[in-house]
Amino acid sequence: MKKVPKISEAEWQVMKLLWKQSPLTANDIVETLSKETSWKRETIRTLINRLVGKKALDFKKQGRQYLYFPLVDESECIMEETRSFLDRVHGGSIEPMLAAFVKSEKLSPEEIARLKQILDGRETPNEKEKSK
Amino acid sequence: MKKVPKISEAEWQVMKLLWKQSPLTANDIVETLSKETSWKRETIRTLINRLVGKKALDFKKQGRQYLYFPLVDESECIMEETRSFLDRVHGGSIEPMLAAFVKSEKLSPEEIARLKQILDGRETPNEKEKSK
DNA sequence: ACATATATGTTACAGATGTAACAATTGTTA
DNA sequence: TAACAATTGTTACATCTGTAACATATATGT
Repeated sequence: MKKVPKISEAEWQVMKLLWKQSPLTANDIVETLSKETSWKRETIRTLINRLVGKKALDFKKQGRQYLYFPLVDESECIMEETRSFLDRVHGGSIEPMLAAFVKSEKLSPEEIARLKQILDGRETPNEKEKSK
Repeated sequence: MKKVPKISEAEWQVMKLLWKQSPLTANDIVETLSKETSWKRETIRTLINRLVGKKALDFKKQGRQYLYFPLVDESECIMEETRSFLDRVHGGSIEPMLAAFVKSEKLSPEEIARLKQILDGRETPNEKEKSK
């Protein structure tokens, strides 16, 4: 199993974007993230470069520009983070996590229902009209 | 609402211990964590001191020794981490988190059942014979 | 009272992170 | 082709983290 690199908090936002759609130019990334964050263009470029250094991203040249794309799998990274999170905060088990969450955030009956469906292995069938 | 300080991965282990029982002397903490980790005594003391610096812990002198105890609430810290984790990894919502978890870790029917109970607000009544 | 053991305090140091500025290269336009 | 604009590359720097070593103060036994 390929070890996924450790992705920092800020870097996650870059990865999230690239996982949603790729490849993207640095400018695409800067433009999108500028709306969601207060990061300067150069900051975002640093994040991109670090991710390339970590082999989380790679790029191919397209003329003067670079097209960036993920090298690591989103699900894998998510599970890695999830494991680390559960170990650190909830003693490694998901139960206390869910219990804490249910207690502190008031979930609506609909949410509860969807979560139960997920537990049953039935993928949540929302996405009513898949917009695209 | 009191802002809880940011607790690092390693520091969490110290906090977990103090939340379980406190106050404890530095030595108590060192002794316990030495069993669970490979940290040197001095490393553990550094963690303790940093937590004091962050106002996550405080201590009262007891003769030559210090008795450490938490200043921040466990539930609050847990929710803080949980929020940060969900935001970073799962777009802020718990559903994809649970879905990813269910998919990747094979949960036993018993676990599923307990999770559902949790969702229903019924605290999981395990702890059969509290081994103490 | 002094040596010793034990507790706490101070300092270190490399790598990761957040947050950028400044420099170099190259395509484009007048 | 010279100047400019757009892209990428290099360097910076303060904090935070992981991981300790070394120094100092103090209780205790003799």
